[in-house]
Amino acid sequence: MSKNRKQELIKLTYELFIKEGYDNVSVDEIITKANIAKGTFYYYFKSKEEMLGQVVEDITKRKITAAEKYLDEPVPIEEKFISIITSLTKKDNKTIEALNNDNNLKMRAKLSEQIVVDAIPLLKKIVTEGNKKAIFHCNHVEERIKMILILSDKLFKDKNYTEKDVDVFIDIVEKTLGAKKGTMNFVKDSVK
Amino acid sequence: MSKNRKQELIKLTYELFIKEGYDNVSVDEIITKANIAKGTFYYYFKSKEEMLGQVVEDITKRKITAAEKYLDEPVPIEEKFISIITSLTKKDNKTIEALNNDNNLKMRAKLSEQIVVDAIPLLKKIVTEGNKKAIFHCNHVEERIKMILILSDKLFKDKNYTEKDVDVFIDIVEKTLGAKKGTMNFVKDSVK
Amino acid sequence: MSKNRKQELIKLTYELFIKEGYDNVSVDEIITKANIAKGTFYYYFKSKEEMLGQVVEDITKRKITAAEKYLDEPVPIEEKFISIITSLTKKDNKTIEALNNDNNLKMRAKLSEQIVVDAIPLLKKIVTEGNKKAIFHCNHVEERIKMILILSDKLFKDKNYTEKDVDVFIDIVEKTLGAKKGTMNFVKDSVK
Amino acid sequence: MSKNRKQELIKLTYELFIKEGYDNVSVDEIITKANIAKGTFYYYFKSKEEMLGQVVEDITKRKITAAEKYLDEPVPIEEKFISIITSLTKKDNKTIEALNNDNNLKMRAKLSEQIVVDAIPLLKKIVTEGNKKAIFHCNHVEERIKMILILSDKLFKDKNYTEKDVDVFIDIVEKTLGAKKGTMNFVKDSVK
DNA sequence: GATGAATGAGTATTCATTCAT
DNA sequence: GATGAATGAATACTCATTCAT
Repeated sequence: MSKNRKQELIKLTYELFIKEGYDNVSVDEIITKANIAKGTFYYYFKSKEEMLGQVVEDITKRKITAAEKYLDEPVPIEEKFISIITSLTKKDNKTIEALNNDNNLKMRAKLSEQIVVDAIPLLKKIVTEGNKKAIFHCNHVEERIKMILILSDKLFKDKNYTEKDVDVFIDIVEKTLGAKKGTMNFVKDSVK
Repeated sequence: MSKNRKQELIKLTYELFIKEGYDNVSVDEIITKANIAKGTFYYYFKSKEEMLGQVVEDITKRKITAAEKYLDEPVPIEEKFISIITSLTKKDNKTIEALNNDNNLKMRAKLSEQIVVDAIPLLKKIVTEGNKKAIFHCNHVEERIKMILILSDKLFKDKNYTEKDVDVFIDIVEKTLGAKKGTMNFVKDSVK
Repeated sequence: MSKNRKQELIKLTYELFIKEGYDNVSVDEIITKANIAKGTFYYYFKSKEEMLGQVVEDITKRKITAAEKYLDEPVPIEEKFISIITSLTKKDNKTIEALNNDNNLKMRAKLSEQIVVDAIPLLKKIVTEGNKKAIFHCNHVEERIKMILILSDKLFKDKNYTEKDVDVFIDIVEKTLGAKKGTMNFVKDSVK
Repeated sequence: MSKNRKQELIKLTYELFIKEGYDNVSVDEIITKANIAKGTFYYYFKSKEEMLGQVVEDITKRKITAAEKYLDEPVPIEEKFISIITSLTKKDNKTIEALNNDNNLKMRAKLSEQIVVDAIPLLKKIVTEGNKKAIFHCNHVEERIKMILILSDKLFKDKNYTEKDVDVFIDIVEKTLGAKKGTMNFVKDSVK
C-alpha cells in the first residue's frame, strides 16, 4: 500500500466517522468500503483507535494549513486573527451534525484538544505582532489564545448561537487581547 | 422500593460511574452491588442511559444547592460571583480522575452541559444585582455568564492550570462583567 | 433452564468435544446445535473453558459411579481392583479417537488429571482391605495407586498396546501392590 | 542462511516457546526477535508446527547426548540406569514452569512422546547388560523401560513429588527390572 | 536465497433489554 | 412491586500463510 493509498484510507475512514459516528463505524465496514482485507487494516493501524488518532491528526493538519493562508494576507491584524480563529473552529453542516452525535464523543474530544494545541503557535505570531504594533495590548499571550479558542470552539459547535452570543464573544475577544473596542465588529457579518 | 431506596440506588450508581467510568459499569454490576434484581432496575429506569441522566441531575442539583448557600452571605458581590462559579466548576480529585477517563466521555459531556444550563439563573441574579449597584457594567448577562462558565469548566477540568491561566481567567471575567480591574484578584488564593 | 436442561447441554457439548475436538468446537456451534441463544450459554457458563471443566467433571463422575458398582461384587479383591482400574482408564473407540486428536489436548490433559485425583479414594478402600486380608502387602497406598493409574491411563490411551505391554503392566501392578504373582493374570482376557 | 544460523533460529524459538508457551508465540514474534523477514521463516520451515517439531527434536537430541555420557562411566549398572532416567526426565525450573503452562500442551505432549521413543534404545543396552550380569532379571525389556519412563516423566513433571512418591517409584523400578531390593535407594539423594 | 506487503478465515465474549410469572 | 431466566445483536483483533518481486 503506497503512502497515497494509506492516506486515502484515512480519508475514507474520516468520511465514515463523520457520517456515522466513530462508535457506529465498525472495522468491518471500513475494510468493506475500502475494499481491503481485515489483515491489511491491522497491518497499517494497530487498532481502530489508532486510526481515529490518524484521522484527527489529518483533519487538524488540513485546518492548520488552510488557516496559514490568512497569515500573509494584506488585511488588518484584528481581521487576520478572527479569520483564523473562525476558520479553525467553525464547522460545516456535515461536521456539526457529526460531532453532536452521541456516538462521536471520542472524536469530538480529540479534535477539540488537538485544535487548541496545534493552533496556538500560529495565533501567537499574530498576537505578538499585534502587540508590537500596539494594536493589541496583552500579556500571557498563549493563555489568552487558549481561552479564546475554547470559547470559539464551543460557540461554533453547532448553529445554535445567537446574535447576542456573537456580540459577547467579540467583546470578550477584544478585551482579552486589549484591542480597541469595535475593531472586531466585522465578525458579525462573517459568521452569519 | 421507596423514594429513599431509589435515591440510594442513584447514589451508588454515581459512585460506580465515577470510580470506573460509565462505559465500564454494566447494569449487571450495578444490580449486583445494589443487591436488586435485573428487572427491578428496569422497573425504575427505562435504560442505563436514563440512569445516567438521573445521576447527572442528582450531581448537578447537589452542586446548585451547595452554591446557593453563597447567595446570602455578607460578602462583596464580586466574591460571591466567583465563589459560586468555582464551587460549581471545581472538582475534587476523584471526580477529576473520573471525568478525564476516556470511558466517561458521555458523563463528562452531560455534566458540563447540565451545569451550564442550571447555573445560569442563579448567577444571573447576582450579576443583575451587581449591575444595579454599578459594580458590574454589562449587557447580555446570560450570554456572558455562559461564556464564563464554559471557561471555568474547562480551566478546572484537571489540576493542570497554571498561575498564568488563573490570571488570564480573572482578567477575562472582570472585563466580561465590566467589573473594576483587580476586584477579583482574591480568586488566586481560593483556587490554589 | 432446568437443572436437567443444563445437564443435557453439558452432555451435548461433550458429544461435540469428543467428535470434533475442543479446539474445533466453537461456542457458535454449541448454541446452534443446542438451540439456545448465545447469551444463554454465557448465562450458565462463564466461558468455553468453564464448560470444558463441567464436561470433564461430568465424565469423571459417570466413570466413578460406574466403577463403584464393582465395589460390592463377590469377586476376589485382585479382580475388583483391576476391574475398577480398567473401567476407569479404558476408553471406547470414539473416545480414543477423540483424545488422540491434536485439537483435544486440553480435554485429554484435564481428564487424565481428574481421573487420577477422583479415583484414588475409591481404590484406596480396596487396597487397604487387601492389605488387611494379606492379599496385598504394601505401604504408601495412595502413591502406589497413583502410579498404577498413570500407567494404566497411558497404556489404554489407544489400542496400540501389545500383549507384552499388558504382561508387563500386570507384573508391575502385582509387584507394586505386593500381590501374589499371577493373581492378576486374568486381566489379559478382559482387556483384549 | 547457513546451517548454523538455522540452528540458532531453532534455539531462539525454543527459548521463546519455553518462556511464553507455544500457543502464545506468534511467527511475527519469532521473526522480529530473530531479525529476519516473514518470508525467510517460511522458506526454512513449512509451518509453525514444523518448527515445533524441529525444536522438540533439538531438545530431545541434546538430552540423549547428555544422557549418553553416563553410559561408559565406571558406576554400578543400577546407578547408571537411574542417572540416565532422571537426566532424561527431570526438568529445570524454567522448563517445569513452561510445560505446565496451558499454552504449551502441544509441546509438552510432543516432548514426552519423543523422549520415550528416543530413550528406549539407549536404556535397552543397559538393562540388557544388567540382565547378563544378573543384576537385573527381567523379560520384555523395552516395555518395562517404557513404563518406567512414563512414570518418571510424570513424577518429575513438576516439583510437587513427595518423599513417598520417590520411595514408591524406586520400589517399582527395582521390581520392574528385577533388581535387588534397595540397590536403587541412592536415588533419594540425587533427586532432592 | 530473501523479502514484506497483503490476505481472510476464524471466535469468544459482552451487555442492555425483555417479559412471563 | 419485584424477579431473574433468556435473549441475540454487535465487534475488534489475531495470526499463520502466501506470493510477486
